[in-house]
Amino acid sequence: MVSIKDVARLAGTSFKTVSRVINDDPAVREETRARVRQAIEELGYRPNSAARTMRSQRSGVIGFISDRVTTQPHSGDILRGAQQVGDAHDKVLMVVNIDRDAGFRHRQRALDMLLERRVEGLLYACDYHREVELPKEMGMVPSVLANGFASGIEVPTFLPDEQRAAREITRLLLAQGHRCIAYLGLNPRLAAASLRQAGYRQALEEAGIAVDEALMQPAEVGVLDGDERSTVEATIDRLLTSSPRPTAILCGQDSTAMQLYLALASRGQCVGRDMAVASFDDQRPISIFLTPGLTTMRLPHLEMGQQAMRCLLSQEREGGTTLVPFARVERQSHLGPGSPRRSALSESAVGDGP
Amino acid sequence: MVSIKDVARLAGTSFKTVSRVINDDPAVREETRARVRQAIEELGYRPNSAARTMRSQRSGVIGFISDRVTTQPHSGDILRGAQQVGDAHDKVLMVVNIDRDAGFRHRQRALDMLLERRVEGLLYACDYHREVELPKEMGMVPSVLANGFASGIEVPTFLPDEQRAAREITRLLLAQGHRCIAYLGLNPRLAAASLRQAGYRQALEEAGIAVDEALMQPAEVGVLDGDERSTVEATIDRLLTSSPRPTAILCGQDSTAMQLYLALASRGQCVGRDMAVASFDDQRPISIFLTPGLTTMRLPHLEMGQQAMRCLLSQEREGGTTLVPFARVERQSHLGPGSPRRSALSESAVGDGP
DNA sequence: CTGAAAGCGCTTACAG
DNA sequence: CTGAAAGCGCTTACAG
Repeated sequence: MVSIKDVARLAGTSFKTVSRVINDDPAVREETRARVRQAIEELGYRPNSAARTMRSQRSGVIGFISDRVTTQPHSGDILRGAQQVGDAHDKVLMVVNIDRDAGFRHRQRALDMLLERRVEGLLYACDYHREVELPKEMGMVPSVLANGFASGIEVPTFLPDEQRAAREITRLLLAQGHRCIAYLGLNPRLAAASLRQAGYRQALEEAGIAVDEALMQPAEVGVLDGDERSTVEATIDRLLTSSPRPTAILCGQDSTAMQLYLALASRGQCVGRDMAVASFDDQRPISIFLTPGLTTMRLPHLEMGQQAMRCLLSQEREGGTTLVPFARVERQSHLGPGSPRRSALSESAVGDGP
Repeated sequence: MVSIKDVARLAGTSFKTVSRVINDDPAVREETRARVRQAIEELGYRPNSAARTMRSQRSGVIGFISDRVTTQPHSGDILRGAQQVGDAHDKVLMVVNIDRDAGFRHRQRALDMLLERRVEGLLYACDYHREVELPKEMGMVPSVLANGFASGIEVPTFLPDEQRAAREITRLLLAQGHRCIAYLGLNPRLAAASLRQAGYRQALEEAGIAVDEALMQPAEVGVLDGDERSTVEATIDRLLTSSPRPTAILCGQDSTAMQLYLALASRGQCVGRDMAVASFDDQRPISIFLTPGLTTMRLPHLEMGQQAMRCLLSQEREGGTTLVPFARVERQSHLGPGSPRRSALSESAVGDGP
């Protein structure tokens, strides 16, 4: 491999001057600089980052601890967001998987490796909103947590603002003129379940509408466990025959909405005409390929990744939990019986938030 | 930071002996080893990988170049697979994004960084099966390509075996007794489109069934372009009224199957009873949450990642293209009118392949 | 089985 | 504006 000394020899300077050029030190004559640049080009020289790291004591590496973020669709966007911000700060990500089923040995080795690489920070990312047990190593270097919450170590935490999202989407349905809105909830084991339900309740109460417990149907099964089936089929008939009959149904997640479309279709009902439907997550391709397109609250994976990384790289990493807003994605499904063809709230997305 | 010398001092040996212990050199007396181990423990010493890299000239880092693999659902499994194999070989992945919309400067900087880190190899992974233009840097270190094919540089390439998958799933439908099987194709711009269609044709021909062009419906639009809609609604009626009427429909991908379920339901037809359906990709949660569960060929993302990485780390990296088999995932949708309740081909998955 | 010397490729701190 | 010296924390190659 060609080193700084080879470049110096060719450029006819000391190797220290080459170092200055590499590091954009202004204290080099323009002519010298040009000669060095040319020599670098000619030799195809590339600085050795291991040497720089050793001498400068800064690795430029951030450890990204992935708890299944590449498995769960879309949560990989946390990585994307972190990467975007890292790039802008000349930091690179070293990614390791710490899956719950990966075994303790594996987990420990991955962390050891990160620390031996002298990472300047650690970002722990979860596949979905849930409680996690953070590795003790996160107490040893600057650390942040995205899409999960921890009880042991205290680190800045970035979570999707479930309740606000639920309130917003419910208000959208209310603004369409719906007064009787059912809610097909999530598996109660999920952290998002109670928060989304709370937002739904809140919006109804603010609108002066009494919450009808009969319209809050039992949570589905099977979100976490592979092949189990959910219960839309079992509850849809109860909903359609209840009185007053709901004109809109809010689903806890897009896959539930998909099942609902199907259940309605097989009963001769058409979403967006006979029944308004809205949901959470914006899981593509479901939300796009459903007809009509599904109106849903997009999970802010990208934004959580960006904000967590920004926090990690900033000097004053203040602790506490930051709730990151969802983006509202309006397609056609929220239009329903007797509602105007256009939304009263006309902005189509919330944006990136604070 | 505590160094090898601090450990040596505490253990009462030379720092060279500490180095031996770290590297599991057998030529150390057991008692000495124990003393050193204890000192390491006490001081919380961790070897500095930058120093090791510099002296040994081996970084232990593999560069993972991601072309949107975290965006497209499930293709992130390529990363997972690569990571599993890397872990087993004590290699760590440095992940960079080279998205097509990320700009040349960005792309170049990411590659520079990887080379400055002295990566021992490069793995380029695509979000979906397509042609890519490989960065020239991939000619400078050992490199492999997963889920895409390149024309410029020649590197070992790992691709999903689309045609074989199509042949297999079509044969499954034939084994169910179906003689009239329609095919709802992919967007012809996709590399998988013609390969899957060829496999479908091949299986029919092998079964002595003439391919009815009318049953190969126009490819859908919208696979690549966000909000465009596909054409299932436009073609389904033609299919249902054609004579002979198909008893099974093979879909180019799971999202098409989802639309088909919906179109059939709204026409009073029930998948798995009135019509058999099968598909490709195994995109969760679609394939799981559809009722009945979707029988589909799972894309071998994980396996491509594993095999590409294995190839990269092996000594004799023979070139050429390796076709990685899909896994057959049998659920209930392929059962159809008049078919036996159990598959004639009874193995439920193909396995990991060669 | 153990150790003293040299050096990997840079940056730091100091001189000129 | 430029350079000579020292040293980051290890491993390599050689001795004993």
